[in-house]
Amino acid sequence: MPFTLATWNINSVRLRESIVCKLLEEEAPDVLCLQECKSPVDKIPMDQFRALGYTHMVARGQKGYNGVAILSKLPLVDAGGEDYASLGHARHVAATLENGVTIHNFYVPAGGDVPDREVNEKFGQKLDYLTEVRDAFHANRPEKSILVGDLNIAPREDDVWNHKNLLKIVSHTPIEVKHLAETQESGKWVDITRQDIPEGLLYSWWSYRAKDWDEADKGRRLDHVWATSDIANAGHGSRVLRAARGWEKPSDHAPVFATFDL
DNA sequence: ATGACGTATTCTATACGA
Repeated sequence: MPFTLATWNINSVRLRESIVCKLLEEEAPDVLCLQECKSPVDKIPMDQFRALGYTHMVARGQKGYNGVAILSKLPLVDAGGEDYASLGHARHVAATLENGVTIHNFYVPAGGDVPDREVNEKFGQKLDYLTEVRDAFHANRPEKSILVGDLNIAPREDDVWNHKNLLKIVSHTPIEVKHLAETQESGKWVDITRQDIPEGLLYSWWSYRAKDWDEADKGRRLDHVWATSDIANAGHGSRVLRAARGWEKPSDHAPVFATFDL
C-alpha cells in the first residue's frame, strides 16, 4: 500500500495548530513529521489532530525549544529517540509502521551565526551532532528506513538562492556539506527529493526577515526526505508545498512531501 | 555590511533561530 509522508518545521505546534490542521485536511498525508514543536509532548494539541484521523503520535519534546513529533493515520510503534551529541535536546524520534518501515525524524542543530567552532560553540555542536549520527548509522546500518527533517543544511548549489554568497553562511559552508554527505553515505541514504527533482532551484525555507519572501525568493532547501537504498526506488511524487509559506501566520519552512509504494 | 522578523520564557528583556 502506498503511503504519503510530509516533513515540516512548524516553529511552534501550539501557535500553528490551525495551519497544521489545514495541511492535514487539504493534503492528508498518511504521516506528518514535525520539527521545532517547541512544546512538551503532553501539551501538543492532539485532540484536533485526532479528530482529523491522525490517531497515532510518537514524539519527543521539551519546554520552549526543539521538539519533534510524528503524527500518523497509520499505527506507529515507538522506535526510540536519541540525544546525539548529548545536548539534552529533543531533536530525534523514530517510529516503525506496520509494513516494517522505520521513519527517523530529525531536527539538526542550526549552528549559530559564525561558521567556526573555535569562536562559536554551536557550530561545533552541529558538526558533532552529524558525526555522531554518521557513526550510529555506520555501526548499525539502517534498512527499510526513511529519514526526514530539518537538517539545517542546503547541500547543493541549486539548494540556495546564491551559492557564492552563502559559502560562508551557516547552512551552506563546505564543512557542513561534507559532514552531511558523510552522514548520508554511512547509512546509504538516497536523497528522494533530488531523485525525483534532479535539476533546478528548490527551496523549503525562506527567512521571515525579507519584506516579500515570495518576490525576493532568497530560499534554501534545509528540509529533506531520504530513504535507504533498498526502498529508494519505491519513492516518488516529491514536492514542496510552497503555498504553505504564504498561509496565515506561517512557519518560515514549507512542508516537503514524498510518496512510497511499499 | 547591516538589519530586517518571529517565538517562548526568563516576559517591557533575553535567548534562539539560519
